[in-house]
Amino acid sequence: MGAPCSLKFCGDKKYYCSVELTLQVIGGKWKPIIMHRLGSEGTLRFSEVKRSIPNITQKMLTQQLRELESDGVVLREVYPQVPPKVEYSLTDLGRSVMPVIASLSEWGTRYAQWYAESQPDAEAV
Amino acid sequence: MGAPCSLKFCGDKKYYCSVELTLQVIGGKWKPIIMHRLGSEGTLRFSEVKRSIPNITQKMLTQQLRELESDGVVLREVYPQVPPKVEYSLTDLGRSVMPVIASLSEWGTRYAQWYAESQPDAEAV
DNA sequence: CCGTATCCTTCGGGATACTG
DNA sequence: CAGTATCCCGAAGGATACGG
Repeated sequence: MGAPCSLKFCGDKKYYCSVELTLQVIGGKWKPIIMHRLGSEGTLRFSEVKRSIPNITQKMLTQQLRELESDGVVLREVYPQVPPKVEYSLTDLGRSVMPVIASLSEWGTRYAQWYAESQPDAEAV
Repeated sequence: MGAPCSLKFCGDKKYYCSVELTLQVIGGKWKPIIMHRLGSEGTLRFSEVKRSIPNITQKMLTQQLRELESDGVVLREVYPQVPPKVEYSLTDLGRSVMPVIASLSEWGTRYAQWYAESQPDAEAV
């Protein structure tokens, strides 16, 4: 099972919990979605990722991709040409998170079903 | 694997991603830790949970426990006596999240090791 | 013992405009 | 095409004090 709250260090920040550390890398509103896209599509250009995620702004996508890159889970390849071309893909480490994201996804689906059953008055769509 | 981004409803809030929904329930700074405590210890009084989690404030613990309760993963039992006694434990649904938290924890541990190896200059403690 | 109530700070996220 | 640069807002988290 692993100790969820042993002391870890990463950069100059202290993490007292491995779960917190994981969530720091793959948590937030966009990172799981981005990683799922790259995990299922393989390699994508910036604009392709953007198009595949409606609602995300250019700023957030750039920001999140850079963080994922500096955390070692995403590879960023720049082609020095004009117009610019930048491709993103998962690293080996990045691919190793996919099962974790899958388990988060599965439980969310189960939870939504449980919720719908236990709150039968909340049916409106 | 499950579709990570199908449309879900929960209360009056819309979730376009099951991962986001899961993180809404068990994410944040304290919830995974709280659930791990209850998962491994069984039933605990408020003060016991608090004592087992250094640094958490009474306000945050109360708040997070109430949210976990209203999300159906934690059971809260009040004993009408003085001084007050309140016990917390996981529900069946709550126990079903434990593997998810475990997988988050495991990956965090692996990541910390990977990080230490790839950044051999960041050793200071 | 188990909370509430206030007030305050920080940070994730976003709208919009501009650039090589 | 693939970004920066600003400015802004709301939510998460926290310190402190008080209450049944």
